[in-house]
Amino acid sequence: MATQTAAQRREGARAAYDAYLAACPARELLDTISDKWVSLVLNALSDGPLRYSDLGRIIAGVSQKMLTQTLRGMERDGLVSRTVTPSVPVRVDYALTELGRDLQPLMRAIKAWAESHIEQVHSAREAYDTRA
Amino acid sequence: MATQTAAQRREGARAAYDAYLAACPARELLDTISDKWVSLVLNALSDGPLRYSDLGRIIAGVSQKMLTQTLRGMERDGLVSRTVTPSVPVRVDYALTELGRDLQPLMRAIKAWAESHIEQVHSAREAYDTRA
DNA sequence: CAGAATCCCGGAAGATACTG
DNA sequence: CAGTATCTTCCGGGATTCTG
Repeated sequence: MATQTAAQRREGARAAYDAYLAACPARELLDTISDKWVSLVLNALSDGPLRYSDLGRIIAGVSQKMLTQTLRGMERDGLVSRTVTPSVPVRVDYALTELGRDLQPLMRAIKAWAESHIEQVHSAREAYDTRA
Repeated sequence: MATQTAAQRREGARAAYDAYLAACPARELLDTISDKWVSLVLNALSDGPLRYSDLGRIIAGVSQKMLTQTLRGMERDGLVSRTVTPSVPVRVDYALTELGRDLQPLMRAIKAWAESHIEQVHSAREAYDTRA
């Protein structure tokens, strides 16, 4: 009998690949910026700092949980800064860091590509869906 | 009593926002290229056409289901072409379309940004994790 | 060889309620 | 005001099995 089943071999390959991918910078970046809330926060803060509640209002559909979770993650990655003003009631401001601002040209490039090619994608989809 | 609860209002806002986002080209693009398997297929095909089984071997950890599903989606979006050669057994080749090749410079830009800034992200994380 | 169909599980995200 | 804590639901993705 085989020392390994096909499933076992694939499992091992998958584990190795996952490890490889986790260490891939491009993957890390894509995982970050493709997050719906991350990109929205990035955009909301592009005009200047905002308070927690302002962000919640501007990004209309977000739940408190996701907003907090998103901001924590972005703070951890060094994309935003969090400033607490210990007044009563408390006031917390969020702002883009230099790294966060560095990211903006790339986001604009992505947006530009999307806008200039979206028509091709849409017509390709239509062709695909109507054929057959 | 209020005509709407807070939850109902948020629900409406979320629905409207989702609709808005679904129509956002940048979001569509990000949702596409941030897919793990999409980016791997894009990369695998950059050197030329490959057969289904070759893709499965090169992208070591992928399951048949995900490979097929990914390729179908990319074909629908006009990123790859699918060519069936009705021999026995069947042979199917996948290749990048012009649109798919157009995407490569952007992918390289993302990769470049990631590689030149990943250190900052990692040290930011370390600082965040080690501080209290 | 290149898929299609089916079952199933873990984890992500929302709703709700509570707090310093 | 700015969160935290908990519960629950939903579905993306893997394993498995079958076929033209």
